[in-house]
Amino acid sequence: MGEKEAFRSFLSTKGLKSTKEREEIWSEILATKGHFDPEGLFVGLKRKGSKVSRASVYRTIPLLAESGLIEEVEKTDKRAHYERVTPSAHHDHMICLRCGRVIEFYSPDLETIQQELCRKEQFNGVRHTLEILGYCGGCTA
Amino acid sequence: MGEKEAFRSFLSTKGLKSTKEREEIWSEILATKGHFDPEGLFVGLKRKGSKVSRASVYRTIPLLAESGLIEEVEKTDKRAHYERVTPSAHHDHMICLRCGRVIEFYSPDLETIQQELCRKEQFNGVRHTLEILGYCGGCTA
DNA sequence: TTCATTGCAAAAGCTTTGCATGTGT
DNA sequence: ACACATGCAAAGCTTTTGCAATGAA
Repeated sequence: MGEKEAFRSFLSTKGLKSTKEREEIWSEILATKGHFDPEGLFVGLKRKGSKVSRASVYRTIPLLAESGLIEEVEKTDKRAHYERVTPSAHHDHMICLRCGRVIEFYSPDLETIQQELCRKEQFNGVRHTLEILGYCGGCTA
Repeated sequence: MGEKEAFRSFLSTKGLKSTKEREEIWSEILATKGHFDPEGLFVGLKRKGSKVSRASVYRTIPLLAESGLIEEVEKTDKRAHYERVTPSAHHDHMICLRCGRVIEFYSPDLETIQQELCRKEQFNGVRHTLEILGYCGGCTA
């Protein structure tokens, strides 16, 4: 199932409607690589001539998050940041404190250990966020 | 060196002043267990008869963060959350999506693997945050 | 037709800041 | 004395919301 339909299907399941605005917002996200934030989406859409309002952007994001298609990544900054979820490619982040560069990585071992830890705490984990903060190669040199 | 002096020392090193307000705020944090947020600190101090202003609380927190005595933990909520840093007791969090309960845990294996990953990416990690979101025992049952 | 959705603008909520006053060093 | 710090209130920003109009099903 395409990503486009995935959202439509989610909406219809919840008895919600598929609208031009929601489609545009989701498309804008799909066309964005990496992280995004509400204001960025809004500006991007405006630039493309879209007439969506900030309110719709802010109202659509929670829906996408609820559907699992996007996920909140970090809030180090003032505004919330999200990224698209690609189930087969879960990854964590290393964030450079100097240049802001984000390195994505994935480690099966990390996942396994976490599952064990959850079991030990009788915690039913559904997702996680791991951010390693430090300095990237270029900024260390 | 006591935690109290640690902050004073940091301030003096930076050419900043040790004031009654800063002492009160840092003490309030030391007296708090677990996470805290700006508003909570302010209310707590007020209740104790302190005359610090919100502005001072907001101005002191970045200093403590810069000194490494506290660290930002999560911003899932609307307000920023922090926690005191106790170097010898680093830990990560499992956060219940239903009741908000926070389980702190620590895994040496997790730390080790992260170090390896950093080396592989030529990343000089200084700290990390791992949050596992899901449902705690009570909320799963 | 019906009820969700939209845009707008106002409201909210958290955090920051300008300024006059106060205070460590 | 000289910077730096404080409190207050105003300003800033991001996000949310009430309401009348609009639109999908």
